[in-house]
Amino acid sequence: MQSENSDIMSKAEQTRQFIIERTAPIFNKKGYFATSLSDITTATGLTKGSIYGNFKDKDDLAIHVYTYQSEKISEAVNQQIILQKTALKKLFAFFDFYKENFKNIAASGGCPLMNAAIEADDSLPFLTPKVKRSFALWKQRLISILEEGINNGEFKRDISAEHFAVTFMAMIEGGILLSKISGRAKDFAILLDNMKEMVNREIKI
Amino acid sequence: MQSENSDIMSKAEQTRQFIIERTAPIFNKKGYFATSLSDITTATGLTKGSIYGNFKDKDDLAIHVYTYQSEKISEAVNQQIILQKTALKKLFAFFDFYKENFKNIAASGGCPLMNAAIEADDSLPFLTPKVKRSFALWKQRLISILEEGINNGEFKRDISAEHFAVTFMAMIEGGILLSKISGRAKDFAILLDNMKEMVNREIKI
DNA sequence: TATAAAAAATACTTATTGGTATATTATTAA
DNA sequence: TTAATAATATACCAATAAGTATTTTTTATA
Repeated sequence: MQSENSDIMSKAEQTRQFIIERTAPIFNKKGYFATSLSDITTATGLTKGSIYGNFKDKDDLAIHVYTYQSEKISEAVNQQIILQKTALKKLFAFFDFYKENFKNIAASGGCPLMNAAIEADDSLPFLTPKVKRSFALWKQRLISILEEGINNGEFKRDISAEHFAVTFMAMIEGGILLSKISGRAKDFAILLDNMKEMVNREIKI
Repeated sequence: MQSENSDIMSKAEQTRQFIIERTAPIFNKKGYFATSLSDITTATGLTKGSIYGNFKDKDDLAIHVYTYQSEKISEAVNQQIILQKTALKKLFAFFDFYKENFKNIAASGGCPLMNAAIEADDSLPFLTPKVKRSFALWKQRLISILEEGINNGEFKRDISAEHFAVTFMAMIEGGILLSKISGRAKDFAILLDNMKEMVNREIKI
């Protein structure tokens, strides 16, 4: 993230970053399609000329906004996981990240990966590969943790790292979806509890 | 569903139903916002005058399309469940419905409930209550089956019907999401297998 | 600090949007 | 079969969309 190193950023880079950060929540809440250029100028206080001076077109901005959002989450999760020594603790740090950040995520329009996946899939082809990659990276990260746990004897040998990874991802995304639409944080908590139980069942005692 | 009883439908009712059925896949694929009136006239072969003669405005059509889609799924699932005698078989019929219809759902733009939930939540307030209700009804239906199973001794007494219902729903929706973006039907199959395992674990032998 | 270069603002264009008033055609019931 | 009615088509509107050419302002550097 370059936003904190404003010293070494040129004015242009600062403005680019500023536009991305200001429009990210709008894109995430309204969707890429429903977000208009005038939404963008209003949110930034800049004019169309300035926006188009910094980004080729709306699609170009949308790609940068998506990248910014997905990297932001990914880095925040990693930061929590990296602190932990065992695979089990890493997995729980992953769950806890969502537990602590759920309200925030819901308030800023939900999971950007899910939102983009839904919208990109059929009508934003330029975004689809990016979104696909985000999910693939997420899955790989989970698989690595699970395999680490299997190899060093924390988890039972017969579990499938891939199956667990896919299942956890689905439970997280599905949980966010349900919880957002019901307005009950408890729904997401139910999913987190369930995931923890699943992990506990696979631990070697 | 009235579309089969074209005899007892007036011309107007037939046209209304025709418009709804033709535009449903477009709304589901592109989203309500990205679907334009010209998409609608192209898909139906009708003119704007005819569309607006049958629906107050685009929102009104969107509501009817959503209702049509959610009822269609709901009725199709119910039809499978109702054939089964035991709670366990009902639950498996529910899973099997998604197993058999997954390709179809993915091809026609994904789960309409999920799509509408994402888009409605922040920018289509007129749809939100409808979507909320769909999920609430779905949850209640699952809870009823689970409670039936608990009460007649099929399932262990200590399980929470609500927790299972919410978890299954999240797994279904999350599974559809992941599977659609990865392009791998297997991802959804992983979720279904996992759900069946969860149920099997709660059976009284 | 003056000047070249870069960034931002202004003013504009064209296309498309949702929607409507009116004319035309098709349907229905007497 | 015809007259009243309902459904559809035509032709239009104002608003807004994304995007651009040009001018003005700001930034960086020599």
